[in-house]
Amino acid sequence: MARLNKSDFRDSILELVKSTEAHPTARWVYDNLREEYPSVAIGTVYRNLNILVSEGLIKSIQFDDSTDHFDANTGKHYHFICERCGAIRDLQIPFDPSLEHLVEKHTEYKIHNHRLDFYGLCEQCKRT
Amino acid sequence: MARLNKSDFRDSILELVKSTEAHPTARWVYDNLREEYPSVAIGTVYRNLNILVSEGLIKSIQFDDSTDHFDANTGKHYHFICERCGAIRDLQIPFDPSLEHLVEKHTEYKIHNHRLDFYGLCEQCKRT
DNA sequence: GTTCATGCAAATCGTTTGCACAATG
DNA sequence: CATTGTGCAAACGATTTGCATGAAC
Repeated sequence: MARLNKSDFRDSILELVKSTEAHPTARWVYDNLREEYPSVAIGTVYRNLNILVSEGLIKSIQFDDSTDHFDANTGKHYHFICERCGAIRDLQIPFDPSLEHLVEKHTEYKIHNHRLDFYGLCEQCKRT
Repeated sequence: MARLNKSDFRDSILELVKSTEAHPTARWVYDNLREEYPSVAIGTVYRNLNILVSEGLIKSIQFDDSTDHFDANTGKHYHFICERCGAIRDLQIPFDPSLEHLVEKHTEYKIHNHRLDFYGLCEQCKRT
């Protein structure tokens, strides 16, 4: 079996993650990658995803489904999760650092970051 | 071995979770419960924790460590997570429903809830 | 021939579940 | 005797890891 060129392979994974805003899981990447690389092993997908994370090219995010999700949008932003269909969407409302100042005013903590997730129904699901 | 009275056992778990604000894991509950009930199985702890969750007496929360945490504070509140020691603390800053209105103004989503976590260093860890 | 990423399978970790049994009523 | 919660161990799903192999240089 021909060895896969290192950068080709990892680049394909990066392209895949970049191609969607659906915050895919390793399994989704694996399933899609198999169309191009039928012999790929899921362990290899995990390894390369973790390398991309450690290189800062993608981010790993955990939601409430005990499955890692990956996001090529590495900037600070908030998320919406549909409680019915499970869709995870980026939100365009501005990241608000003043929330961190508020916490620092009320506590002794040094705040570096925060995360804000909204739960509800997406356009489709709220109609049914 | 004498059968454990249903409410005694489950109540002990509830008491344990109520006794701390540290957002304990099932394993922590298990380890502490064994002092009083040395023969308890961890599966039983999980079963009872899940029953307490479904009864609305405690909440299950996932953070970034792929382990379920339980919280007897069932009211809406925000969390702080220390990036160094892993401590999870409740925050006293008010829950702000206007954040949900902001999202509804900018999107087509129907928002039911939100979650806000702050990351940084706790009083102890920020000194070292 | 050394390096390095792969496929594969086994291992690991947290959690859930099937089952036989003992206690309750 | 029907019900219910338990201990135990097996099962499970997501992720990681050890190892032999084959490609690249």
